[in-house]
Amino acid sequence: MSTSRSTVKELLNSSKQQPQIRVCGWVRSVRRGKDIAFIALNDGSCQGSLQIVVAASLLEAPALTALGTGACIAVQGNLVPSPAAEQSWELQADQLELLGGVDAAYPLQKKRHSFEYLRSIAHLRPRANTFGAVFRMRSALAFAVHQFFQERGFLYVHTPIITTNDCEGAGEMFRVTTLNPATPPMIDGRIDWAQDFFGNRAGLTVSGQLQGELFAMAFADIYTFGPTFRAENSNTSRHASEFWMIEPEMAFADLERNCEVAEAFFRYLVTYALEHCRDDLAFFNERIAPGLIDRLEQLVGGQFHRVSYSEAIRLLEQSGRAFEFPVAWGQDLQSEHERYLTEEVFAGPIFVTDYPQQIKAFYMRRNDDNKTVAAMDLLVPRVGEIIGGSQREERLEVLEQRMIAHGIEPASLDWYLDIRRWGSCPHAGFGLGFERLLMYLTGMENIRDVIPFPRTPGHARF
RNA sequence: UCCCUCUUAGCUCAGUUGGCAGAGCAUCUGACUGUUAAUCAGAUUGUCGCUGGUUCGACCCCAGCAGAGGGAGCCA
Repeated sequence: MSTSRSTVKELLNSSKQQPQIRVCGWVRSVRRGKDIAFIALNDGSCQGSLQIVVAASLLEAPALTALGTGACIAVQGNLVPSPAAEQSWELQADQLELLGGVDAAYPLQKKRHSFEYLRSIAHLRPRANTFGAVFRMRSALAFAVHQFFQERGFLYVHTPIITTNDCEGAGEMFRVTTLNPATPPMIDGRIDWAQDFFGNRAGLTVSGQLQGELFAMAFADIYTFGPTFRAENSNTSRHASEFWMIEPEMAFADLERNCEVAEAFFRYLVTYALEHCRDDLAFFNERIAPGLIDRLEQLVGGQFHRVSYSEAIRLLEQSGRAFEFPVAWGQDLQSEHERYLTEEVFAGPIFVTDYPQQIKAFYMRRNDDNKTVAAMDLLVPRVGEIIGGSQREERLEVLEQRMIAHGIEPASLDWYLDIRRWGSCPHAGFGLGFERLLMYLTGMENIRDVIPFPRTPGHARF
């Protein structure tokens, strides 16, 4: 048998007959007739499967008894036009080799499984149609993220995974230590972190933003794209303990510029998906989220609305709606409020800007009203908050005041303050949750189903 | 962490106002000259989540525990 391999995608898109083609993949279904059998073969290269046509007698070999749904095979034969309506090409096989057989215990069947069940077999679920589509789109969109920023001259910076900042204000950190948990060194009745590996309390990053700002003060436009860790005990369909985040940071940019870039970025990613992931989107549109493609096309052609936090509060107060949580200026917007705004009032993506300073992080730039900060959240229907960002406080004295007001010791972030001390400038940035983007693009409703091997409280198997 | 719901065959799910445990799919056997998650006929498949309680009798009612899902908070 030949050693070169054609992919199913190449063959399904072939423009001509091809003799003696070799193709390898996993069996989706076997349909046996008296004289002839059909095998649907998928190799992950695309949504579709290649129809293998094989003489029934060829399958009767003893070595092929374990050929069923899930088996891995290599096939050689001629690619010819298919006489049937469902596909234009099929492979007339003359050699078939079983690389890895299956037995009756194979958990994936040629039928629909629940996502909950598939999560319990996360090592096998990439072979399911839905997850093939999810992870092909995840790969494509990761590439699109880099392409957007590289086309615009942004520098890709790898910010650290391990950090000793204990005050980023973005959530609980996972502790990183080499101390023996049974007998840690003690000082004054508390653990002596000075004796730990890094000479300080260390943890996994909850955001690359602070280091991103440092690089923006040298390269002007930068972005990060990497894993992020939150040790929050969050049990929702849109939170994970380990997720991927994209965080651009731009010198010489204000909140307005920040929103412009965020909007262009989001539009670019949706457009990229529509142009490059057509087959997988068609699958989601048909099987997972009817109307998905229409919604994505409307978003690309439609408007991103802007509304200040204060205006949002007014809209909510005037809505006449009985919300579970009361609406009051100074209180953070609840999920039900955000959903009402993005799904009903504007029926599309909206930026909510200029939040009260007491409900936002210390590094967000204080507005001239001395009450609000130059923050922005991008809310989208069905997913909610997908981007959060702000113009950063570039004034040293104001930043120190805000840190103290937030209970953060300025000396603990002296390096962060230094860039305000020397050569400071206005700058802004935001964070996009990559998985939330994928949820929006695919219509998948649980973040655990757009991450290859999800980590959530109590779950780090696989 | 809080609130609600769920847990029955390998998978998806019915079910009994407390009285012999059910279907479809999968699997196996057979039929079928080109199928499309093929179709048709037959067969196999159970710790009814776990522990205890009530009862002549519990899959069903009660309590505790475990796991899962949805919602909330935190946020991306």
